[in-house]
Amino acid sequence: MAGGCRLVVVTALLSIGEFATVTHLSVKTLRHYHDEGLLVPEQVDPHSGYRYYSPDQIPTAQVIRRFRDLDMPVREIARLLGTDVDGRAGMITDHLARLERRLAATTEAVGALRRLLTPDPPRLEVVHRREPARRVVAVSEEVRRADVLRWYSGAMAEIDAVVPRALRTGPPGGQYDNALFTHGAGRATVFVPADRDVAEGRVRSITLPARELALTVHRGPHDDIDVTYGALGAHLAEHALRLDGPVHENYLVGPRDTADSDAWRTEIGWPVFTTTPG
Amino acid sequence: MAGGCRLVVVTALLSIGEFATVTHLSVKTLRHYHDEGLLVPEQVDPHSGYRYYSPDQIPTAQVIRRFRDLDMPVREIARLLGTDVDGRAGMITDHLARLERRLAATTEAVGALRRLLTPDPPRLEVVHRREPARRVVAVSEEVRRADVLRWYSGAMAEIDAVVPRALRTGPPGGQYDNALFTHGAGRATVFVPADRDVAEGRVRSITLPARELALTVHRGPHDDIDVTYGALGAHLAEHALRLDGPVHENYLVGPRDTADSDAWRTEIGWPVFTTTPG
DNA sequence: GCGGGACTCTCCCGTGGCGGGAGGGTGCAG
DNA sequence: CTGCACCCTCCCGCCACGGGAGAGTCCCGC
Repeated sequence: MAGGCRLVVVTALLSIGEFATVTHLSVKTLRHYHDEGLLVPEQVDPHSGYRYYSPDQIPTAQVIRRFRDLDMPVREIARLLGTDVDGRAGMITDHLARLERRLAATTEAVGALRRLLTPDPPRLEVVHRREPARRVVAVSEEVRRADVLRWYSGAMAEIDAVVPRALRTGPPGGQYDNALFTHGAGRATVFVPADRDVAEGRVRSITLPARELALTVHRGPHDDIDVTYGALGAHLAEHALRLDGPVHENYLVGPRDTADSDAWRTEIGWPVFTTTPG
Repeated sequence: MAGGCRLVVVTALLSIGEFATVTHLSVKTLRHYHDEGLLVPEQVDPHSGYRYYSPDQIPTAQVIRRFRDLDMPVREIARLLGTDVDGRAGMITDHLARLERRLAATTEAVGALRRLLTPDPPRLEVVHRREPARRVVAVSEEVRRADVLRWYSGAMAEIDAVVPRALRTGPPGGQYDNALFTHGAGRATVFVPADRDVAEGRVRSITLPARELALTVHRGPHDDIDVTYGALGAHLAEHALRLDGPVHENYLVGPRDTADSDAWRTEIGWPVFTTTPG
């Protein structure tokens, strides 16, 4: 506290290197944040282009660093800092929710990997069945693969609100365009079978056409469903059957029926070209 | 099970689209994995370039999908699949450990953010002190910023093994090149003060030169240390002091002394140009 | 045998958040 | 004034794909 400094300059500015040193953000990073408008230096020398930061910007830089540590995208942080305090809380909550979802996904992936690497489950049985045309209450939209799970929840909730359980003539189901898998986006349809004419919000009554299906039943959580898909696909390939149209799923036993994911049963039906007359 | 299929072809191959459909990997992804050598189609038509996959490759694709779900890099998966079973377990363990570290880092970041957004801690006190030259036992290397923490553990463990506690003349410390922060890589030195001549492995006795330091003490976990750095930096900027050389840290109370991270004390000293004679 | 539509191919560019490096200007101390 | 550390602006690379253009291929039905 004893004096001894040259001069007390009220608005001493820091060069980019000094600012990098005190904030622990690299020079490259600071220039990037300037380009992105996330952290604009208080002064920029119009002649040399040198950036000069105010000590007052240090706390902002620290907040930015914290959010980047949490993998929040730079543009989102910029929006965050440009929002009033009320909005911020919501954005932070949203981001933490995303992190939680990512964590859950990782945990699931670990479990799925462990199950995959443990001894093989029994071979699946495949049956062929002609599915007749059905009247269903459905939501159908173009979706992206990464969004399917959340989209499903929303759509099914909407259907639930419209069609009471008593009126249903079977378990819920879904149809998924092949393009969803081959191109990462395509049409998805979820439905419950019901003899009812409905048109509310996204919910519509439609008639699913009759199809020839190769069917099997997946047992257990949906994280492993691709294994059954693969086994079914291998079966079809070995029998030289060709796929024809979107895959069908019927949720015979699902999360709404029991919390025990090992008890879940999902019927997977793949339309195949009819190769035998009648 | 009743017949009716056209023909049973023993080695029916799948086009890339069919393979994408049954494995839930996109066509783009499959082509990428082919380019990277991760999943090479069983046959490639030399004329048309069409890729054809065997049903036997479906399980491999599923394993790959699982590892990608866990964010394992493509090249690492390729190495994994090219390694014998013994090596695999180790690689998987390593990767899971990485995931765990990432999770821990996220948890810490959430805590650090929360602390940063809660009411301000009391202003820090900065004192100036002339640090005399010191004889220390040290490890000094060029490191990258992201590796500093792990490098520190290893280096300090090596020092611990060489210098018994009884011989030490003070708490452990470290020096970190400014380039570590400005450029993400630079020289780091960790040491314990001790009057001893040592040269074992990476451990060497060296003499730290005398320096004029602006000092403050950081209280609490190291995740928040950048806040104190920022405050110290702001202090220096406001007093128009210029930085001179690598920053010093002295671990007065650290994780080896108590598990209560709130009790930790880290002295941070920044060399400044001597501005007063004597 | 000939459409035509669905499928597939190979580029090439874009993403996000920087790091590396080239080539050249600036600021400051001795 | 000279040297050197610092700073500038490009531009490219990373990683795991997605998007899209432009061209070739497959196969079914007629």
